[in-house]
Amino acid sequence: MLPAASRSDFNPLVRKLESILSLTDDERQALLDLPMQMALIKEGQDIVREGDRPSRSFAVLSGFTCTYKMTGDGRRQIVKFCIAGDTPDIQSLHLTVLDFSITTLTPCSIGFITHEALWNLCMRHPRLTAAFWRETLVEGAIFREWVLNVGRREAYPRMAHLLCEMLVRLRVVGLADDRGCGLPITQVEFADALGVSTVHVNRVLQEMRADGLIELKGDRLNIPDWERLRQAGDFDPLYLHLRNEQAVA
Amino acid sequence: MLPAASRSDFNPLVRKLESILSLTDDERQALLDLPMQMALIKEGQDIVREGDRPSRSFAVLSGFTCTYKMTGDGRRQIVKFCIAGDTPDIQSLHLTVLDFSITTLTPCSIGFITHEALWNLCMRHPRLTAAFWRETLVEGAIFREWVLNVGRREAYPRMAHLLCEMLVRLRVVGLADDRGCGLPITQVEFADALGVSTVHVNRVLQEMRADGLIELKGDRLNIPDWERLRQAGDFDPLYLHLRNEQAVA
DNA sequence: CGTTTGGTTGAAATGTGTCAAACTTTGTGG
DNA sequence: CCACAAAGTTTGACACATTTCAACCAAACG
Repeated sequence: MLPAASRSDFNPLVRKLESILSLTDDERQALLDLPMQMALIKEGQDIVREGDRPSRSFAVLSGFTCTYKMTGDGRRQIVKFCIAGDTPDIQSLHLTVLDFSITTLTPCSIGFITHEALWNLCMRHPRLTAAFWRETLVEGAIFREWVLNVGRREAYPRMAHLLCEMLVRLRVVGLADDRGCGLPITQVEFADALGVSTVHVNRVLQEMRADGLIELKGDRLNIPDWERLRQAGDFDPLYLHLRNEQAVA
Repeated sequence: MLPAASRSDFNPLVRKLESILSLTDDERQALLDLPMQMALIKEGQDIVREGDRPSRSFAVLSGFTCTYKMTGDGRRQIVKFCIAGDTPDIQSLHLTVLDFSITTLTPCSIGFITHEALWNLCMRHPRLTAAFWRETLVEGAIFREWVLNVGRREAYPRMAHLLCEMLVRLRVVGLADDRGCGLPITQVEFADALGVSTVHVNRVLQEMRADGLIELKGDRLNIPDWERLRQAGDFDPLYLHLRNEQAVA
């Protein structure tokens, strides 16, 4: 038996890629052979910062991180929540300067991979190149949906939509059960992701609780009635570009 | 002399790619040899629609188009303005179902390219694959900035930011002069892009005119004082990932 | 157990939306 | 070239979602 770290079912990166295409043994092995420098990073630490010119990218192996940007006067906008299997700064392979920062929302286990190793991998395995490209395209699709969500939905459905998205994404990587999921996101962070004030997030969450749409306490989100939440959030998972098998909810 | 349509300096697609990497003669020729089906599309026509499964992508050769999404109750959010050289649905090469629609804002000249031809091109020219990938990554960076813009800036700076972005992007493809640029975007379309109401767009534009930040009449935008507009919009072109030579303003 | 972090509350201020009407410009056909 | 229609812009009054501020409370933590 291989050590747990390299067993493909325990490697979130491999798991993620397998969810979008069937890897050959060769490709799977190439992924597992990627030289990864592991790091445990505590909560509230920036992993990379806007303006950085990284020579390596990283995969989130466990924990929650988020990608964010700041306005000139210091307001924060979270543009993505990153979970196990995500490679949120893989774009630095092509774009030298980062236009965003990434920070940890919980203690995280991170695997750094040099751009050199990634280039080699992509050279030898065009299908993996395609898979990584595809990943970045899905990421782009999510950004588009966020523009829609923030631009055209009021706070209540906006929050509902975000919760739907998080549940589905967590389910895909096996981090949700039939009741709900762990969701270590504070109200301040929800506010920064939805483009509203913390106070308003609080009021909206209370309303949603009162309406029986969610049970949210501490790091745990339960969803008693998926269909009603889905409708409240006007949520259609099309934009996540899941493969059919990855049943929604 | 080659016919105008295949002269590289008149082919917006080639021009765009040359702006991000130096093409070899071989690569340039491969691009010019791409079988493109030309079409003239009048204003206000959808080129593709959410849910479509296209077997070809297209390049905008002239005119303005925009990518948009709709909420369930029929509100529109424009997520991108597409100009000459853009290939706004190239993602359909990897993601079978479209999660957005694209419509024309002006009469447009469009060049359709089959996915098959694009695949062949990418197979033979890995650097072009990389260039297209890079393009989609920059697109993603723009979406992120839009999330920030819509989420964390008020209507006035939000509009200023959008105008800055449009001017810079148009300049890169040679569609701006030192006074400003042509900008065939109506107030309704601004509203749908910024996530505000038409009425409010109107008021904000009047304010900006009164402040001497812009001259906007019909399809023409002049910017008397770039630096002030830049500041008003909290605009930093980093996220556009221009090459240094593409001087900003 | 005190301290910190995150959550909750109320009242007042405000940015933005809505509605409905009028106005202006642009394009088109007679 | 005018007349008309269509498209786009402007206006005012009012409604309302959301912000701000400031305080307080609860839970988590060392």
